[in-house]
Amino acid sequence: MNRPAATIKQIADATGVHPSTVSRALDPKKRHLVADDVATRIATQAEALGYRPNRLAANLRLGRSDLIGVLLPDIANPVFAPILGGIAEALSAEGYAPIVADAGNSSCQQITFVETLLSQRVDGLILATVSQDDELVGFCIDRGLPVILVNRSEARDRVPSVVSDDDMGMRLAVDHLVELGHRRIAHVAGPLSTSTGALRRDGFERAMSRHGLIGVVREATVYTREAGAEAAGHLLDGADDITAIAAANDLLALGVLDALKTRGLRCPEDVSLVGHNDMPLMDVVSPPLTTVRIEHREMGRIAARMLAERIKSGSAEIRHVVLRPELVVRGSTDRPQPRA
Amino acid sequence: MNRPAATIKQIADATGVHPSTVSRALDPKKRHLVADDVATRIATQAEALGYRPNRLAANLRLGRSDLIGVLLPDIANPVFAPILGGIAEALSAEGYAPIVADAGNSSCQQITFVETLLSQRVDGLILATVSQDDELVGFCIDRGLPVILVNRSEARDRVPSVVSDDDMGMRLAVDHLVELGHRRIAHVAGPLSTSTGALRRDGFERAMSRHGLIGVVREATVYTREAGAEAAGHLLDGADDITAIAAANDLLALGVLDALKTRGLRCPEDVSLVGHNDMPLMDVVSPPLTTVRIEHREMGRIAARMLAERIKSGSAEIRHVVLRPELVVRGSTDRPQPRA
DNA sequence: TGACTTTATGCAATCGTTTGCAATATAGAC
DNA sequence: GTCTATATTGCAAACGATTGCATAAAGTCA
Repeated sequence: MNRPAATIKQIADATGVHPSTVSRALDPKKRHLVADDVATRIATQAEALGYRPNRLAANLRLGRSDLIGVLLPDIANPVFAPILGGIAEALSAEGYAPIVADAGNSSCQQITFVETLLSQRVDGLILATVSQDDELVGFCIDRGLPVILVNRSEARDRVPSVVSDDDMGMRLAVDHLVELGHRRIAHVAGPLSTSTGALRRDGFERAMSRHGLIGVVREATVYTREAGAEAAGHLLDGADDITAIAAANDLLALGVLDALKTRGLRCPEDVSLVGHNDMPLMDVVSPPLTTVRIEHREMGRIAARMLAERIKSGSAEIRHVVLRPELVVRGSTDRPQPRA
Repeated sequence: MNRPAATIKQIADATGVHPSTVSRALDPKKRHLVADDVATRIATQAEALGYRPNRLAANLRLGRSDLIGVLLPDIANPVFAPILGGIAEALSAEGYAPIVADAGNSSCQQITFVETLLSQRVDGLILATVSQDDELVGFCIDRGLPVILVNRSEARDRVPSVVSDDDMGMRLAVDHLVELGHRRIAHVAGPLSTSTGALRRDGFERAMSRHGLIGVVREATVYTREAGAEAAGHLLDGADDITAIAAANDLLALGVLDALKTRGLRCPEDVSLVGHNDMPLMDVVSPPLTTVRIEHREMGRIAARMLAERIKSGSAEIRHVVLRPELVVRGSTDRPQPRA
C-alpha cells in the first residue's frame, strides 16, 4: 500500500471545497461552522482516504508539540519503571506523548538532553533527576518551560513537585524497629545532594530523637547496592552493637544485606533491616524485605496530570503533592536477639 | 527571562542578511556556501540570542520528525527497563528521540497507540509487543512505516528483528539440568502466542529429545508470577516425580518458587529450577536463581541502531539478529537428591 | 577588455494546518 | 422590494525552517 499520507488539501480537492472548510469540518469545535451535508461529505472522504492529521504541521502553527520530556537519572533502577508507567498512562490520557531520556546524574549531561528536548519543542518537562539545588531547574525556568518534579524535590520552592512524605516514611521505619525492641539503630543514608537522601536522613534523626535515641548515620554516595554495602560495612565495623539498620532505599538495603552476609551476620536474627520504596520483587528476596511502600505509579500519574493542567491553564501556582507512604512488614525485621 | 524563542529570521535581521543565509551558515553541511566572516557573525549572533532550531518547522519541511515510537507490552515488567535503556541510549546517539507507549497486550489497543504515533509522524517503530502472527505488523507495513521487532519476533518473516536464541537458551538450561543428573524435567512455557513462549517450548522439547528424554510441558497464559505458580501447581500435582523445572521466563520461575513453597517443597533440594532472562535482582531472590542471561540492554541498542540505519538508507532488507544467551548458574539448581 | 567560471547571497516556494477577515448567499423583518 | 442579520465558504497569511534557482559580485585567463 504505502499511500503517501493524505492531506487536508487532497480531501478538499476530492470534495470540491476549500482546505479551510475541511479543517473546520474535521475539528469538533469548529464543526458547527460548516453545513451538515458538506461536513458529512468531508468526513466520509477523509475516512476513505485514510486521513490522519499531521500534528507536526498543526503544531507548528499552534506553537505546541504535544510532547512532554521525561528525564530519568537511571532507567535501570527499578523504581523508575512504575513512575514512568504512571506518567505514560496519564499523559496519553491527556493527549500528550512522553519522550524519555535516560539522562544520568550529571547536571551538564542533563542540560544537553534538555537542549535536545527544547529543540523538539516539548511542551513541558517532568524531572525525576533533580538534586537539592539543581542547575537544571533554573535553566528550565529561564526558558519558561513548564516543569514538574517527581520523586525528588528541590530545596528551593521554585516549581511544583510530587513526592513521598520522606519524614513520615522514616518515622514508620524507626517506630517499627523501636516497637520491636531495637535501640541501637543505624541509618544508611542516600546521597545527601538528593532530597530523598537528605530528608530521609533528617526524618530518621527526628524519629529517633522522638524516642530519646541517637542513631549512627552513614551516607552512601549513590543509590546502588555496592554503595549500600560499603556504607553498611563502615557502620558494622565501627560499632558492633547495632541491631537494626534503616536504609534510605531498597537498593541500598540490598547492599546492606550483602554486607551482612560477608560478615557472617544473619538478617533478621542478628540485624534487622528496613528498606524504602518497596520496589518490584522486594517480597522475593531473602529475607523478604520489610520496607516503606511508595505508590510510584500513582506518583507518576499525578505528576503528569498536574503538568498537563499547568500547561493548559498557564497557571504558575506552585503546588506540592506529598503522598503518604505505608509500612510493609516482611521477614527482614524481628525483635533483637541476645547475641550468642 | 522567558524570551519567546529566537528564530532564524531574528538572526537574519540582526545580522542584516537573508534567512536562507542564516540557515546555510548554521548547517554544518552547507556551512561552506557562506563567507567565513558572515558565518561567524551569524554564529555569534545565534549564540547571543540563544537560538535553538525549531525542529518542528524543519521537519515539516523535511517530512521527518526525528521521533521513534517504542511500544512495550508492560513497562512494569523488569525485563523491559534495560531494553528501553538500550534503545534510548542508541537512539539519542543517532539523533532520534523515543516516544514510549505502554500499550498492553491487546492488538486493538496497540493499534490505537500506533495511530496516535502516526499522527505525530514518527519516523519508525520499535515493537516489543508482537505475538507470533501480529495484526500490528501488517498494519505498519501497509502504511510504509519502518518497523523493527525486539525481544519477540513473529512467525512470518516480514520485518527485521533482534532477539535472543531461544532454542539455544533452552538447550543450555536442559543440558545443565541433565548434567546434574536430572531426568524428570518439566517446562513451564510462556504464552504460546508469543515467539518466546513457542520457541522456548520447542527448544525445550528438542533439547530433551537430544538426551532421549521426554518432558512434561504446561503453558502459562501470561508472563506473570501468578500464572507461573498456577502452571507449576498443575505440573507438581500431576506428577510427583519431577525433579527439575525449566521456566520460560524469570517471572514464571518466581511463580514456580511460590508453588513449591505452598507445597512444602524446597528448591533446589526437592526441585531444581532454571529461569530465563536473568532480569535484575535474580541474584538476590532465595534461592538465587540459575537462569539464562540475555543481554537486554544490548538488544535494545542493536534494534535502535538497525532501525536508524534502515530509515536513513531506506533499505528494505530483512535482517534478523540473534543474540547468544549464556547460562548463569546460581543456587536454584543442584543434583537431584533421593527423596526422603 | 571581454568571455567565463567561481563564490556568495537573495528570492520565493514549500511542508500541512489553522484562523481572522472578507465575500457571498440566504433568510427574515418591515 | 429594500435592508439587515445570519449562515457558509473562500482567501491568504501565518508558523519556522529548507533549498533549487536566479542573480550579482569577484576572480581567471588570454
